[in-house]
Amino acid sequence: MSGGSERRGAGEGTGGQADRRVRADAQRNMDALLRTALAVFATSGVDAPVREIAERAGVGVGTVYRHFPQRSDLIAAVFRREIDACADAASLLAAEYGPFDALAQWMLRYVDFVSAKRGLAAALHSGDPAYEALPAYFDQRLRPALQGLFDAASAAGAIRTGAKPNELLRAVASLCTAAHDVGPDYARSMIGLLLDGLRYGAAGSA
Amino acid sequence: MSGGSERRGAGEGTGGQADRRVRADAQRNMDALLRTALAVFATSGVDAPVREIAERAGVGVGTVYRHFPQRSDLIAAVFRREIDACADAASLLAAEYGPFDALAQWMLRYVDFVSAKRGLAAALHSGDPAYEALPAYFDQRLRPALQGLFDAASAAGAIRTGAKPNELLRAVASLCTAAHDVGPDYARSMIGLLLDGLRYGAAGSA
DNA sequence: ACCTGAACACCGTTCAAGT
DNA sequence: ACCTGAACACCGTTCAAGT
Repeated sequence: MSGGSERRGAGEGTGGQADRRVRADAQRNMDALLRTALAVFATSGVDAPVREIAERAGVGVGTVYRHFPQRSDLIAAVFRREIDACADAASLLAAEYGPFDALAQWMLRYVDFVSAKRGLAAALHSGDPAYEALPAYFDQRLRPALQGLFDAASAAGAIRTGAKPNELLRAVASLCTAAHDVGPDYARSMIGLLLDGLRYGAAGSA
Repeated sequence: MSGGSERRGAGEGTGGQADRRVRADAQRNMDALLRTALAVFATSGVDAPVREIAERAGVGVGTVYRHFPQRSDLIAAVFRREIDACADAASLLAAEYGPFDALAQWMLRYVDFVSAKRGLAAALHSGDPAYEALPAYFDQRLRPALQGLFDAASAAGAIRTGAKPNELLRAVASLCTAAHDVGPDYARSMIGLLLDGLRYGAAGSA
């Protein structure tokens, strides 16, 4: 449910609470680094110099390379974090809103995610091995998230059943990339149509 | 019909045959540069160092930057050249083959073009102004080329009419990008299906 | 006119030295 | 254990000097 894959070595004999593997400052650096990188990538693009990110995060470049041996590893880590945040938003929204609204809100959240990550998406096709596992991770985290919202909404009778989450994710993603050429808000209005189409009472046959 | 837009200054009073604007060695350098760049991009990708291209072409880096103020200008020029070559192939094939076969051959030629230029296609979305005019040029040259083959084929009764060239170009392009993930030859076999669908006698309704 | 290549600025990455 | 930042290698781009 929470963020995800913190590395814990397997096979620990020394049980107990003094099990913290990373020093507090290291953890703090790591967090600052990822947060700063996200912000810098958003403003300057993914080609922003590592030095600039390190400086703004208040760490030395060496620290960046300690955590992320390659530039692309940092980019991939930021991307994973955003996937996590988007997936986690599903349960938060499900707790706050009714079944249909939670679904609708999450779709908008997903649109923001995809739109903001266009630069990264381009990097995905670069062949860099650092990005290899990302598509699978994307699926692994986002599909169940949407599936949960779907199940809740159709159990409540708010939408008709049978919609495939991964198809919808892909469709929205391609709408968003097309939207960049057309104009803003285009994607959002298309999502509105999609949601109306899912809703019970709409004339849906094909 | 031929390659394209060699720059000729407007307004020449000094008529005559001694009108050559570029020195012979400059022209030779230019050609070598574009040919070499094409080859280097194909093997090492579009991120290949300018120095390497200059060296292999037998010119100084300064010469590269004289012709192409930015790295991206060189890439764009290579791309334009390939568009020209692909467009020009249409009339060549039309002269050599019958109407339907010329169309079929050209589609394969176009598949090669799109497949080989995947790296460049990714660069197109980078926002670099050097690439701004390329999509329009793509359309301007390739659409008439395919339209000519279409017209000839449907005049000969070989295909049914009404197919939109630009739609077909886009469809094939997206097939090719998808093909990269699936495997080679996938695009070619899909093109085969498309052509069969165009052919008269096939059961086509939807 | 056009070409060359040393020189400059900048960026990814490493590693000896610190705490 | 983890951090720092000078140092190295490399790449885009410029420009004084050549022909």
